[in-house]
Amino acid sequence: MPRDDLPSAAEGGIPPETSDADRFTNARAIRSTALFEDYTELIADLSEEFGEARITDIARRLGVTHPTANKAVLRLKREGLVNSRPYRGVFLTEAGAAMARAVKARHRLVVRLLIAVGVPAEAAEMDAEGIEHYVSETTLRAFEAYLNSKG
Amino acid sequence: MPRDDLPSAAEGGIPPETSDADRFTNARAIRSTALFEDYTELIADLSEEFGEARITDIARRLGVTHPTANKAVLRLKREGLVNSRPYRGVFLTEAGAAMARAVKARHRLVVRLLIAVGVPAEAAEMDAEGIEHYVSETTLRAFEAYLNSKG
DNA sequence: TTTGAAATATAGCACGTGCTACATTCCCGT
DNA sequence: ACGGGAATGTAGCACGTGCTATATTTCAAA
Repeated sequence: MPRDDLPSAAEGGIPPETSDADRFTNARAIRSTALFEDYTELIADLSEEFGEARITDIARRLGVTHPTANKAVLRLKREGLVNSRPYRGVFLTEAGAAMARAVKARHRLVVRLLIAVGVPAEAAEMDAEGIEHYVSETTLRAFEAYLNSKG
Repeated sequence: MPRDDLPSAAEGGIPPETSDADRFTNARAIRSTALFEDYTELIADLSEEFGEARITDIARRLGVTHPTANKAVLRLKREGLVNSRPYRGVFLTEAGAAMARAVKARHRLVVRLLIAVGVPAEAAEMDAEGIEHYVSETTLRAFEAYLNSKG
């Protein structure tokens, strides 16, 4: 039983479980950007509706308290996704607007795909809110192709 | 899903954007259980392969350090999903095993669905790792029906 | 039986993401 | 012009989830 330098499990396990770790690491990375995506999309919506995004409105739509929304906006600001001045509204930067556009397009596509395979509209909307963040470019293009092929 | 009426935010409207908040609140709740699901599924796999799940193996497969895995296991224990004694392996309780079975079944179904709509197998595996946690029972049944209808 | 390397546990740091409580600022109605 | 309620900001707590560094325990080879 030749022992390679792969220190696998209790006994002489073998496997290249590197890929497993990669998948989980990928999922964790996405989890940390999901919040940014939700905020930029929402700020874009509010800006379109009211001309600006107020902290209170952001908080209410997300179902969190204002301090939570405020802290998140500070982080968005640090990341260069929004501009804001104290006691004023929040506005997307170019980078933020670009993210919002991509997120919105992806969201719509995911909902359409779910409905196309028979998911009820309400469940599709609900589930898409979480699913969308994890849909890669490759998968997105596959969704597009599938939807196009259905006339 | 058509929006009801316009939330007059800056004004004193009492708009029903409750549904938005509900979706986000739902997504946040799921996010907090996703880690438990990943761990129980992995512990089930390792138990099957080696007869027990060791902290080191859990950590390596998830791509985290041992202390991180150890802390997580303590939380799983507190939630009644696993049993463990210091310096010994980790074992699923009945509740944990049930969760693992459900998670595994759901994972397979999501991957099959993605592949069925044309997503390359590799991307399907990668994306499913994140997507699966957000797929509701309703959507799951729709996936099943869709796959069955394809012969 | 002893011992040293690997496995496991623990301490402590950083930061995210939620909260409540309280301070400050804005702005509308009087 | 100004007073008060709503909006916004800030402080501080809790806990999750990652890390590094350091103890402790286990187990198998010497």
